[in-house]
Amino acid sequence: MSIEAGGRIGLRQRKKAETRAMLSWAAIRLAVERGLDNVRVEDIAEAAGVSPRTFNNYFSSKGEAIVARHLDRSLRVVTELRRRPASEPLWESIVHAVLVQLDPGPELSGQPMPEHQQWVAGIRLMVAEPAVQGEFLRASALAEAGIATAVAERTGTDVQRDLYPQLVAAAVMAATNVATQHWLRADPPVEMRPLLTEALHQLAAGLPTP
Amino acid sequence: MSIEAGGRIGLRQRKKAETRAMLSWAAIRLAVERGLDNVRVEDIAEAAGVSPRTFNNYFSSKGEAIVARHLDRSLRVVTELRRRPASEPLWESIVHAVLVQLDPGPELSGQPMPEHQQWVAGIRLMVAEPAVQGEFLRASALAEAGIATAVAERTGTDVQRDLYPQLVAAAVMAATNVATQHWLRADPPVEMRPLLTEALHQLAAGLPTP
DNA sequence: CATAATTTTGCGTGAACCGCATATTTGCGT
DNA sequence: ACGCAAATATGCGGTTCACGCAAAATTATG
Repeated sequence: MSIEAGGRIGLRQRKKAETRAMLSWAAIRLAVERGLDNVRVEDIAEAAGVSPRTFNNYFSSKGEAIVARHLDRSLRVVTELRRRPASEPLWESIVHAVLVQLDPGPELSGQPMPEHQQWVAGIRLMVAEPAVQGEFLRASALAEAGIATAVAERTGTDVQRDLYPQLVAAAVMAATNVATQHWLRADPPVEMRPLLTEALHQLAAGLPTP
Repeated sequence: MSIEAGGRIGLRQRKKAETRAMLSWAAIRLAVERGLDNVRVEDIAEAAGVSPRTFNNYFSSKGEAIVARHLDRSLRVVTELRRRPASEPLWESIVHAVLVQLDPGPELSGQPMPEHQQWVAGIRLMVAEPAVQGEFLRASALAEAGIATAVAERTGTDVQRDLYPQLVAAAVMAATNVATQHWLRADPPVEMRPLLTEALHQLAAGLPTP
């Protein structure tokens, strides 16, 4: 076991992230297929090949499991924002960071269509089912806090004292959520990217009366 | 029973609203006093003088009960917004509607200090305890939807098709939440009103880099 | 290879949530 | 004022959760 395979650190960490993803994905898939109430924790655990007790070691509720994937994606915005050069105008960095998140993550490059459809159905579930909605919004709030910190570092403001960084973060999440809602509702379907850019620009422009 | 006391319609509706308020208030008070996990549904029901089963007729979870008061207050913003004259500039109406919500509601004009303190502690609880956070954010989302509809009616836009009304609504809630967070955190304490006005103005102005 | 650290698992407990049937209360017409 | 219909409150029972705890299994380290 001395010769390392791939990961710089721990096979442990990797396995943990894997089962976490497995569980979240299983939760989404099953909930989409048969409806949230017809899925027991036991089912999710079984589908992920793990004991029911272990499920609760990773997530403290079904909702948390379902939202986990969304949370991970939302948090990528923060790391992406930190990656942008400090010389770049702030709002430009934000737009970039948010749009990158639209690209399919490294987890989902294989089967394009069927999995993508289920992911969309999953999002729809998250905003529809009351039991999941709360967790969904909590995930957004967590990402928002991260964005606020990043913005504060970047602009030399103070998250504790100044309104500015949190307002920016809140505005970003607001734009994201509004765009998502419209995208889910649109019939015929529309592209997410222009919707999101439009929403961000409108907020940055200060919402002039149309 | 022919001589009516006060309410135009139904004593039934009144009693219902009363027990609802009783339950919510009891839930907040108990949770603040002994911590959320040390409060059973049974305790809340008893404190409100109803059966445990009845609690679940009103709320489907402890969190929902705790947040109910906050929800009612948030929804008042919508009705207040509708009350403003259509001739008034939109953003001005919004600022008014939001600020009115800061005045103590009709439910809380008696004991000023001790109850107010507990209300503050209640809000702090709502944003701190994970189990309540979700419900808290859901309440905000519900109010946000109401605001969006009102804004759409007012500006002749379409909630389904246009981004504008939802963006405005989301911005309003964003400002409210950010202001609330800072207000809760501020030491020494600060006035809520100027904080909120400032947040709303910054968002309306389009978040220029400071 | 042995030992320590971390993770998984099984079991038991208390509580939550809800469907259903029943009792109680309220509104309304006469 | 009285009785009937509708709405609401209650009691009971069943299912599922969520989690603490201790033992087994897995992984890292020297």
